[in-house]
Amino acid sequence: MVGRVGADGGVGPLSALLEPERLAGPVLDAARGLLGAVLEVDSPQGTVAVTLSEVEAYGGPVDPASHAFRGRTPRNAVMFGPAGHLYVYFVYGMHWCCNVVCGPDGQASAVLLRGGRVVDGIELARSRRSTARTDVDLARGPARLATALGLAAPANGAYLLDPASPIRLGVGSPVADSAVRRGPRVGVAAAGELPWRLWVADDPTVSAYRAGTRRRRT
DNA sequence: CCATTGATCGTCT
DNA sequence: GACGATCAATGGT
Repeated sequence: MVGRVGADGGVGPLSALLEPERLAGPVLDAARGLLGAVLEVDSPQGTVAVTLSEVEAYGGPVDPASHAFRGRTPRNAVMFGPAGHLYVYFVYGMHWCCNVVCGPDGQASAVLLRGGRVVDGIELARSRRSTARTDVDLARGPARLATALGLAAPANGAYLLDPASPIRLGVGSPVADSAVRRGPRVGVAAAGELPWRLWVADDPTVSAYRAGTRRRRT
């Protein structure tokens, strides 16, 4: 059941958007609740925090684009665990991407964190993202967001819902339903028609859309 | 602004 | 052995 996302008045109290039981529910509802949330990461060099402006839902056995679609492997094991943990994976031989694990324990789903605005530790974020031309580019795109926050393999599996955790989620600035937009996921070929990408309208930290590439013919 | 392309390697078939 | 939930550089309009 997926209905309530983006429907006017349908999301319930804003304070409940990031409750653990919400993350454990339908993945699109969890994704909706993550918009406007703050992800804050401590490191020896300092703390960087990002307000999330763009996310994508990936849901278990019904979603052919999900890393968990073909069952559990060493890489996607965290997705099969309880909600509220970080799933970090390596792509294209050089980039890291971060997800928040959602859904009930044993039913793998996750929300990819695709974009956000750096709201704390901006100097540290700039030093990690030296090629960024402007501050809105610091965490605009999933691999950029991971880099700005200093997240890579060691962060895989981290628990996010404890305020004392070095990697933690906070409620941040909840986004009104009227500002939520939906569309197809970026760069996804399988199930490309599913509008499981959610973003904040008119936010410059939302990444550019790119259609999924179909397999080229031989 | 837009389109194209090389980089680079873990993961799964 | 092929491909990917990407990025940055390049070159054109």
